[in-house]
Amino acid sequence: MEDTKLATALVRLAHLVTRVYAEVSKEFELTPQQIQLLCMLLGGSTGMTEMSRALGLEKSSMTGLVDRAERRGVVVRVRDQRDRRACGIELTEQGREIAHDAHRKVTARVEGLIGEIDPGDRERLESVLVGIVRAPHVGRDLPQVAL
Amino acid sequence: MEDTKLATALVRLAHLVTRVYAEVSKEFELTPQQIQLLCMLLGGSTGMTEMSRALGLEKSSMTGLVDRAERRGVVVRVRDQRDRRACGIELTEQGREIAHDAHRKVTARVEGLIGEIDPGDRERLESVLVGIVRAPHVGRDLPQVAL
DNA sequence: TATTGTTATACTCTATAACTATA
DNA sequence: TATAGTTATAGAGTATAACAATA
Repeated sequence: MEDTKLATALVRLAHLVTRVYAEVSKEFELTPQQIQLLCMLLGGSTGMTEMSRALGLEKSSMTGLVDRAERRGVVVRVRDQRDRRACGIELTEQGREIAHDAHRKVTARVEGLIGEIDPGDRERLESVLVGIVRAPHVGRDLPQVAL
Repeated sequence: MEDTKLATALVRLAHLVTRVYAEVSKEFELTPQQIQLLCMLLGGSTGMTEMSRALGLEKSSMTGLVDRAERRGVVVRVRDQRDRRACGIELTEQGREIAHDAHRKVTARVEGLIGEIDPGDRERLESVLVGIVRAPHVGRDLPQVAL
């Protein structure tokens, strides 16, 4: 019988973080997916195909997501002049602001969840978690700044 | 400027866990929400109102969720004889099996993500996470066994 | 032919508002 | 009146399959 307490705690944590993420998104009157999109674009503009790969979605799902984000004025499609099939998705000024604010709010609230811990423990945990998230078999498709 | 690296790592880890959850759900040809519903019911049957509170959904959303789960044969509505407005939601035999299997798979894969880490680190991580998840201001509405 | 992106369609999830039936 | 749950409706997210335009 192997130990699963840590795994269970992580799953619950994931549910919590998801709620935090959802709450913050709602404050901006956007969906969690749209906020994730914006945060990812903080890492630089990309095309539809690359974004769908990074987010683990079908291209057709990206089309709808970007459609709605564009309608809300937080991103724009910019036609690529060299490859006229492609387009780059870029943050509008408002989109960039929201992305930064949302990023700050989410991390601040998650920090609030963590609360007071020993500075030494904090450093250890940090390096352990970063190790997990960065493991090659794990982070392959994870966007840099998708929060 | 406060430190947010730990929070960021936790958020990314949460995204990873969410993906694991989604992958496992797909293997059972159910949605993550349906799997969560089943796992929660492992803690005992309840009515629609209590479930919607526990999952943070509107009652009307629960109706649809339970409708679809019932159609798939993993839960059943059982009319309450004492209060004929109410009904209890119960796992079918198949539903219970899936709930157990999914729970096992998710925790196993999350364990896999964690991989080999120093036993001391593991304990520290565990105690920090359990502290977060159990904090009174946090876990209020979290179901016992919602995984 | 291969790739980029869109359209058409269908299903799931979710919320709000109005409703039914029972307490 | 208050509570348990449903129905009606609308919008968002997602996938699959078929398609258009460009490379």
